[in-house]
Amino acid sequence: MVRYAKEHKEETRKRILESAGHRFKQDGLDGSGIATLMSDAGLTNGAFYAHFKSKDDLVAAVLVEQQATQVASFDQLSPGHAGIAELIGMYLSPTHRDQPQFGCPSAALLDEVARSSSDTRQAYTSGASAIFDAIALRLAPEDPNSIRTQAASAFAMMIGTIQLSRALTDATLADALLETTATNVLDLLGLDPA
Amino acid sequence: MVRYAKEHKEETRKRILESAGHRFKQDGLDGSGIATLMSDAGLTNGAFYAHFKSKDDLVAAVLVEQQATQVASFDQLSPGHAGIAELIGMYLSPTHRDQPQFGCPSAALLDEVARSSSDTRQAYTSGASAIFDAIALRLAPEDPNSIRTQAASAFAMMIGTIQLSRALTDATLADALLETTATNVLDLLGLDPA
DNA sequence: TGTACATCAGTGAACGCGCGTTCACTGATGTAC
DNA sequence: TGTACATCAGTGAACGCGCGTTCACTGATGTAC
Repeated sequence: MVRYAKEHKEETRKRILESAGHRFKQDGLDGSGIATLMSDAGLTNGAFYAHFKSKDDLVAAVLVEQQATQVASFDQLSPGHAGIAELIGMYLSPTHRDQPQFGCPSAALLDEVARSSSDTRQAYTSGASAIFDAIALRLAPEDPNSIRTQAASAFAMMIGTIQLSRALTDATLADALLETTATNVLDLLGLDPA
Repeated sequence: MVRYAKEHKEETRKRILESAGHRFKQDGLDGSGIATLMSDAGLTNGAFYAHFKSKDDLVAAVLVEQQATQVASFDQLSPGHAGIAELIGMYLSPTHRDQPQFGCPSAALLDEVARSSSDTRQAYTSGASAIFDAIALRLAPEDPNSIRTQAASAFAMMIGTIQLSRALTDATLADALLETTATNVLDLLGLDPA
């Protein structure tokens, strides 16, 4: 009855989500067309609608996938507070700034997300919540809710800093900005700049 | 010899810059077409190229104009540190968040600016520098350069916070985020949350 | 083992539309005499 | 004062192109017997 392995289509969908994530973060949501997105995944434009209802549907799915990947990557960090300091250092690094296609979807796309459909913003919000929770859990394992908004604020600060550092053509200022915000965020969260 | 008052064309250009500022901040750079931008200014598409070399040229000019307006608006604030506290309160207000078309161009467009041409990013950078300088001059009138990067960092934090607050569909969290970052930025700059 | 068949992921051409840009033209303007 | 004229800001149709989306079709797959 099953003509194809049941994983086949799901794997293709995952492949589209992955490559679309890179493309969106590099060229923007409006800047990435369906034909290009499908070509990135080794497919042609027509196959798109077998996997997604619309481009907006893809955007929402990509954001969820990207944010889930971010949350999962927290497991690679050192345990406890030290891991958060590592996260801040990596997030606010020149490497992250200079490679948006491999980086944080919020840093690359947040103002476009803010102009997106309600469905897309809702998908983004649940992914963002998971990120805030993951940060809060490390900062205050005994009472994460108390510090959730602080986690969101620290995340917002880092997003704005990467965006500004990417936009500035003054490399010296752009680099200094990353370091200054790193110090500031560590300070705000009560972490030693170890 | 002069058939039209010499101010006429310049006034039209200013009008285009103003309305394009609103439109860009509302619909994004990619999301705003030439025909719409000109119609907003009460003109037709063909007249565009009498005023600007290209859409990218308009974008750069709009960013410069918008940032100059921001710097000029600092004169409305109370003198000294108190004015900076006012600025932070207004910037991180629900009103600003909910009216992007009248608000900060960086909050509305920064990730699109980061993907724009080198010319546009250069124009953006000089406008941003003027903003950092204006903030630094109020924070440390005797030695503004010492605190310029701190000013840039605080500005980046506020940009990221507005963007995140605009994207989140959880209104309670979005509001709490604004207040938390306001407290944090006041704290970092050594200002009393008066 | 070999053939006919149902399935369905993916193809590729086509749809109407809006994009950024170009350009021949219009018509109001103020000047010249 | 009246008419011919040069100027030029703005018009609006057209250009090729890429957009998001639709759809009739292809062809590889694994099943049935």
